[in-house]
Amino acid sequence: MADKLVKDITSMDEDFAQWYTDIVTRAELIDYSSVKGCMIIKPAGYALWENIQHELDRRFKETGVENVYMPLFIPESLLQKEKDHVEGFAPEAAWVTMGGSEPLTEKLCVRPTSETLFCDLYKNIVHSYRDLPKVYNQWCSVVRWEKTTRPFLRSREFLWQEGHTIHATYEEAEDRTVQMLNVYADFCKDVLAIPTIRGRKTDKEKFAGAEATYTIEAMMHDGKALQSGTSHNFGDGFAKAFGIEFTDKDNSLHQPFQTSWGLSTRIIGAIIMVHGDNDGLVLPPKIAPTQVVIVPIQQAKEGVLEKANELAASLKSFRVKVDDSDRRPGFKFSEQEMRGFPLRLEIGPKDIEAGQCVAVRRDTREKYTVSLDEAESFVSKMLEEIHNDMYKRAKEHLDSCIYNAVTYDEFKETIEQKPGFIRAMWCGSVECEDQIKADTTATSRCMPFEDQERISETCVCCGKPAKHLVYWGKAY
RNA sequence: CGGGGUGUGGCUCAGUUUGGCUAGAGCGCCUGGUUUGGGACCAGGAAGUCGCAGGUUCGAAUCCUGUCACCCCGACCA
Repeated sequence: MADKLVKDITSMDEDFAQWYTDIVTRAELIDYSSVKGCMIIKPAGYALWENIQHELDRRFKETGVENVYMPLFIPESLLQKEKDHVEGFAPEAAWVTMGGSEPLTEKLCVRPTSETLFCDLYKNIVHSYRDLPKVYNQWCSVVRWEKTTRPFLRSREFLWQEGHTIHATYEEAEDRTVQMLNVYADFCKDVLAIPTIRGRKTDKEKFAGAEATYTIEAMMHDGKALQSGTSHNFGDGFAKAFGIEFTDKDNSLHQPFQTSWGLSTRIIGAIIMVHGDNDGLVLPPKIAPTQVVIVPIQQAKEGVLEKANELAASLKSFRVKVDDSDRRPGFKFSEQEMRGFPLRLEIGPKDIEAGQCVAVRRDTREKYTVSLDEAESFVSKMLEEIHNDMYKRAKEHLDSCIYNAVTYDEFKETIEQKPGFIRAMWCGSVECEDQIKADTTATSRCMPFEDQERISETCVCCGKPAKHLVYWGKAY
């Protein structure tokens, strides 16, 4: 292994969990706060989230989504209307019981998700087929009182968006559910350079109250899965529980159909664990807060800083920063690499004389000599190339860590020895899922949309006739 | 919630076994100077109620009791 350029960061092969924590804090994405599980998102981390928001929000609106904002509190009585839903969320609900010094007559749940609030709204505003569909989304934070917490991956308060839609027909709701899952998958590929596997969750893993949950599963560098976005089809279950009805064209009453879909700051954990290396973060160019950092060499010399600033000005169409801090170049290089800036341009007296600069890409550390006249087109091409190469490497890693298992022995041996996903047939029973989890700690990740081939006729666990191909794996 | 571990300047830790004098080191930070193409060097400086609360003792970072927080493993986590 090459020498680590950055001390202070634990090697990922040595201790992946510690590596993750080191990166998150050293790259100044977050700080821990005085409340366990609640993180302070610092400028470098929040800028990432803002860029994610911009990109996703634009894509949402292209499909007709409108943004709203719902209250932070859910009255207990409202939360309890859908039985599966309340059972799913009760263990991690946080409650407000006092207003000032007076106990509240009804305690208020700090939203863990807002299905019930949207249902309450839709009950009031949906009466006619003319009122449908409603395609709403909100950007907010939610609270889930987790016992084990980790920055971005599982925090007690986290930022996300939650879309909630309501439709006249089941087909329309189903289309929307799949459509939004595809928005997530495309976003991960085209913006974050993260390949994902799209599929359907088993009943055991699906959302509390949903008829079907669709997911995109990404693979981290250590072979573990991260559920990176979900989309739920509720059928008319919530509508029935909340008494939402509309009059259709034929003058008869119907229950409408609903969906919800969400993507959270957890995705930042995926960016770190898919692309990062032993020197720190590697940010996908499209969401990197700084895409190009310019390092003046011998900046005290006449004309160097001016030239660096000129170069920055010629690259206005990108997010550019000139690092004119009072540090030595070597320090800046390491620091910037740790922070994951995709491209670095070095410019010093020798370069200025030759009318050029030196470019170094973060992902491969390859160096290029670039004429100052062509800097803009070079940067444009290079950022594109970095994105493509990052996706390609992540895809190769994903593909190379997927195994098939036909027998249970094969399955157990693979899980134990090879990090990654296992494709195996499943009978459809929760007993087998529980058994597999108990034996291996692996869980069903999804029943994939793409490659539902029958690799055998029997369930990998119980040997009964198989119904589905399932991706299994250890997950965050 | 069960098992294990750790709490000492901003960070990483030494010191605790066997109580004792003014609590140390490295990194970081600040000032001045020399430097600057892969984490510079010299000189000086600031910064700690030893997690918290009781107790034992002439004397506690060190021993005892309680408590809190964090980390790891498990359980749990749509």
